[in-house]
Amino acid sequence: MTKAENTRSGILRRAFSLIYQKGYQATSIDDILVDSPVTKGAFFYHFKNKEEMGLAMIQEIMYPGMYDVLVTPLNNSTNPVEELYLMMHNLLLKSPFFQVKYGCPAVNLIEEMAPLNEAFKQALSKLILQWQKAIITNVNNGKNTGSIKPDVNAEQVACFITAGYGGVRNIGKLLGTACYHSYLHELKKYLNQLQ
Amino acid sequence: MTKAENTRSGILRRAFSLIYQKGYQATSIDDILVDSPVTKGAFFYHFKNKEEMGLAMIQEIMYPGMYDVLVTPLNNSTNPVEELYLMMHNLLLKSPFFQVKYGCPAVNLIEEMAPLNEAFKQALSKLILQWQKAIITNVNNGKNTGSIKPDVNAEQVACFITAGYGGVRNIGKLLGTACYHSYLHELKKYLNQLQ
DNA sequence: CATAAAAGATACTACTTGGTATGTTTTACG
DNA sequence: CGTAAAACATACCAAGTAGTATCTTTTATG
Repeated sequence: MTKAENTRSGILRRAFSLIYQKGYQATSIDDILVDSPVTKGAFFYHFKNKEEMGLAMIQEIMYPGMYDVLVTPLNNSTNPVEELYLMMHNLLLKSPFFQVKYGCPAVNLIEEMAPLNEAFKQALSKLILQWQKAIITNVNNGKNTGSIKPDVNAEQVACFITAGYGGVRNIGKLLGTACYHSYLHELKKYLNQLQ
Repeated sequence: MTKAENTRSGILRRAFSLIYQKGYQATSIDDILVDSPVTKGAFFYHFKNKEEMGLAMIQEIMYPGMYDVLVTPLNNSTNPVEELYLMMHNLLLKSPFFQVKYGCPAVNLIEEMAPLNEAFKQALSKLILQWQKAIITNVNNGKNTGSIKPDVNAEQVACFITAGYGGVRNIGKLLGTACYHSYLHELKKYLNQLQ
């Protein structure tokens, strides 16, 4: 990685961390640059404006991160229902970067920016559609191998699961990890009923 | 209602509408007052600062609204499972004020403010705990009358349902009403499994 | 009506924000 | 090495922000 690439990705990583904790609009460019070797000149050399930086952050930080944690594990699974539960379990309880009080970076950004900015909305849509697609494939695998009932609608299941995730990240901000465990418990019941 | 009470609640109602669409931090006091007969002097006569106005908005606008739509209908119900589904159905599809692209005011505010402001977090916790309490009572009614299985954990169910709601409001911002219907379909399956 | 307090209006300030203008340094490459 | 472009640094600005100081009007009450 060249020095220039390094400053660019440094900006994005730091922006990601701050935006995760404070929100996109509440995180100023100065916030991103303070206590950092990078200056405003470098920032605006690499990004036309704050919006382009935000979109780059989604594509270069959030999208790959999501793909590794959510899509890859689902693709090569033997037991679909078990794998879906594990995905959620690991996502909620085993992601070292995530903090309960700050929720999920993607959910936060959707909540804040989807209604305000069409470009953000498009970029974030791709993100969760990719996740839903992986779940759909997984469910259809289960239907093909007979471990999931044939009348199950994979698209609806994917929507239900991704929605539940976003919601529990939201409530977790208020009630802490306890509701993660409640959610997982009921999710298991829901998933079993698909079998 | 006296004239003063009217200006006060006028500020709160207008703040609620704008904050619903733009977020709390992105809504300036000037935004709230522009195209309105109320001036800044009146605003700061009625509220010590923006934070107190926001807290008053939660208590005087959001809390009563939530109570009417979510708690009251659940309290006097004959068929708990059916009532829970109807609550969600009406909430998602029959609330005239809500718009898919803007989600739910309470969910939005939790997402944005819970990690940033302890007073907001407390006020919003009361809000959703009240809702969860109503669901718990409802489920326990069902357990007592035999329409819900005795091994069902009411607290967990409440958590699961409220989480699902918040999440589908989030995803709805990206994917529109289609996912509301998907969610409702799967929610019904989940609820039936409690019987 | 008188008057004190409540309610509201106006003008201002200190500070933050995204962005720019203009400079200097570093790097790639013939 | 020389030089042009890439990469970065510094100083600044116009717009917007929450909040204040100070004044005027309205309202309730004896």
